[in-house]
Amino acid sequence: MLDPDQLLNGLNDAQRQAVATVEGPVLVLAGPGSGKTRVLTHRVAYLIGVVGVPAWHLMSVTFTNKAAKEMKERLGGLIGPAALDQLTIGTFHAICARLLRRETQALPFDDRFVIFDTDDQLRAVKQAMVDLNLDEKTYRPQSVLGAISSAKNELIRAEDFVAPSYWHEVAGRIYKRYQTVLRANNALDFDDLLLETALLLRDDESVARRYRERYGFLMVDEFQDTNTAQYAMLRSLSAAEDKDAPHNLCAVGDEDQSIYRWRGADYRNITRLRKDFPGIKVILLEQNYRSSQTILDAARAVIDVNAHRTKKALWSELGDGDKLTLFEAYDEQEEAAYIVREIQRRTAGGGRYGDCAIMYRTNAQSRVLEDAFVRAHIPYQLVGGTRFYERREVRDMLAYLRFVHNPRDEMALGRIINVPPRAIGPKALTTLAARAQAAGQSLWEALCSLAADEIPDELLPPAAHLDARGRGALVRFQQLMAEAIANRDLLPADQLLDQLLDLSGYARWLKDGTEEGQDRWENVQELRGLALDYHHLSPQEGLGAMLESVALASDTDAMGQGEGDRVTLLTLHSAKGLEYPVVFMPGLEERILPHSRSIDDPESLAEERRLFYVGLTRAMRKLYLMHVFRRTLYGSSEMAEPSRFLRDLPAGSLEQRSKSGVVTPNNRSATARSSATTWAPSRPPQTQAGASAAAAPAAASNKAQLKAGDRVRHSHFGAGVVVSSAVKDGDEEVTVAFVGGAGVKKLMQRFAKLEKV
DNA sequence: AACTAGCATTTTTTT
DNA sequence: AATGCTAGTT
Repeated sequence: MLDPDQLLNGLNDAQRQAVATVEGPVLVLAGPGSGKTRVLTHRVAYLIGVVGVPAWHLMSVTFTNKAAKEMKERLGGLIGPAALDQLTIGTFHAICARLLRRETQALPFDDRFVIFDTDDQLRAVKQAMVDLNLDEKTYRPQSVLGAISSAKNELIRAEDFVAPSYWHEVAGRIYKRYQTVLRANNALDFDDLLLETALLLRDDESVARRYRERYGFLMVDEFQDTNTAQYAMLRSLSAAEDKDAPHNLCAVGDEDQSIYRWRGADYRNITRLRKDFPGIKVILLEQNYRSSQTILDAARAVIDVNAHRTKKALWSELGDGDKLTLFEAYDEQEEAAYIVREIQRRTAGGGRYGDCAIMYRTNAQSRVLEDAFVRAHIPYQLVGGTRFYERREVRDMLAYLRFVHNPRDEMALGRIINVPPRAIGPKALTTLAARAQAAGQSLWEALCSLAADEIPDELLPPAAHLDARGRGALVRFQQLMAEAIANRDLLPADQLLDQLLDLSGYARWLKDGTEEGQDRWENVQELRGLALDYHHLSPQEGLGAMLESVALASDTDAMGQGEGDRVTLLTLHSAKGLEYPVVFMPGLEERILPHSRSIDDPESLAEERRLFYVGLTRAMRKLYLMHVFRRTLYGSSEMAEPSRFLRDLPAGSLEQRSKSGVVTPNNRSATARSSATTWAPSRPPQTQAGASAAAAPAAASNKAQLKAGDRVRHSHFGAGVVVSSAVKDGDEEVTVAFVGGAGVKKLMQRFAKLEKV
């Protein structure tokens, strides 16, 4: 038993209430940095240690493995390992997968089902479209998959799919066929895990009752990110309809941080929850333990523009702190250079690299930054980007393992049958499919009977006839896989992988002497290292366990915080839940944040605003907001307009910088001062009138002011020599070779502020 | 069947 | 700019 006072000590009133209100439903609206993880862990500890609820009655659901892991770690210290073992903590998908494997007797798949990732899903859609004889141009598999996925998230099965348009009618047909493909492969996709669980709990009262009785206490983190299926599942588990049931559901969330609408999340589930549980106790966590008041005020001003939400008044005891710095750079290189300079300045003054994070909208933005960091010898860590499990070689080897584990997995088969190239092309594949069809076999069975020479060609339709070459290639493949399958219960996963790498010729194929081949080989070895974690299990269980955990894992959690003192580069999406003393947000421009794809839909725009809000509230002490005058996007350089969100920042919280120093209200132009909003570009006054900067004065003298050989100075790059200059559309474009590390740069004289020396 | 050149596309990310 | 896919060539 724990001492309640000790447990609740150090929590504020609202937090304490959230922890100790254990009867009836609770909704905790937790602003950023308000200690929600703390509340969740302490609540679990309170239930177990103070109220005396057996640990196996508790379920705590998260969205990411990382969050689940963090919760386990923090709980370990509070309740001890024994209780921790009995708790159900995990992601929605992991919990659903486990539940479904236990309940397969009433379901159209067996407990060895595999989980299809996005790549497999796409293959399955394509397969379905081939079956239905549909053209991939008119119906893009990606879009069809999107439609299927949204339907599943809305709990709509293929047979219930209602088509509002002809396109959807076709999509509905593909959906049905797609499910057939999935079932034939004994596979579920990510969305199925949720849908099947939600529908099972909704429609099978006896199963639902069993789980309701077991899980008397539910806790959900990031509730604003739930979709309809997840919501339905929680609703069933907490018996919303049953007035006499205790429904001890505790949902923690923040509608202002809902940034996953595009994958089915619906923050209105928060409103729905309040309606479904009329007596729900709503607790607001408004005290922020992370950021300075200045940062919170700025964030609040930005988010308060969004309508239909519970306004929260975030406050902090950490004082006002520094103002936000708004910086306009000429282009993304200069933007990066500014970040480099600021980081160098801060570290020279005793700051740590690890205190700084750069948060951007799109992964593509990281490139320039990485470049600049490498040149400046600043250590950094990139989160996300091309992920480990998405690498071709890793997927290929996983497909080999998956196929060995479950020879019915034809998506895996499709992936590996001709990788490395072994003369099995589309022709041989269709013939094989025809043979399977004719004999009523799976592809693998057809391969086996081909190898055993069981069915003479004469008994099969002509489309299933094989020539000697095709037959030879297919039989060789069958033999190699048969050998691996024979060993699957004898060898642990890592040795099985070694064997496959060797037998399949994949190892030899990779090691082609190129640097890329070496890279890929190392990734395969890393995968092999992962397999070592399953040595304590029998080969059979080990392989299954490894494949499941890989299917449900991502590597953001594996990457961890990274070693050493480094700057972190990450997208705004992956920044959720994290905090850094110093945060840089580059690229605050129209078409980037808000993203061009979101600009004409108010709902998407509101979500972009929330994304900006998430970024702002990651910062503890210092925020740098930056935008450029000209940005290269998709290969072409265009004028960039500052993000509309910048206009909503309160005047008093900002400090503007130009390359030459701080811009105070006094030396700012009159137009900027008199405007209702506080944004004012730091470029020269004559261009402030509008984006039509090409009409600006420098064009007046239609000849270049600098010529080759002139010595110049640039505020960032230092001294240099003009290589060439020309007037283009009224802008003087100067190519300068800088002395030192900066190299040769093309600059617009007027904005780069080159000084002649 | 394997290789290659030209063409279109371009968010965010977890599971 | 870079990537991935299709269609055409070897």
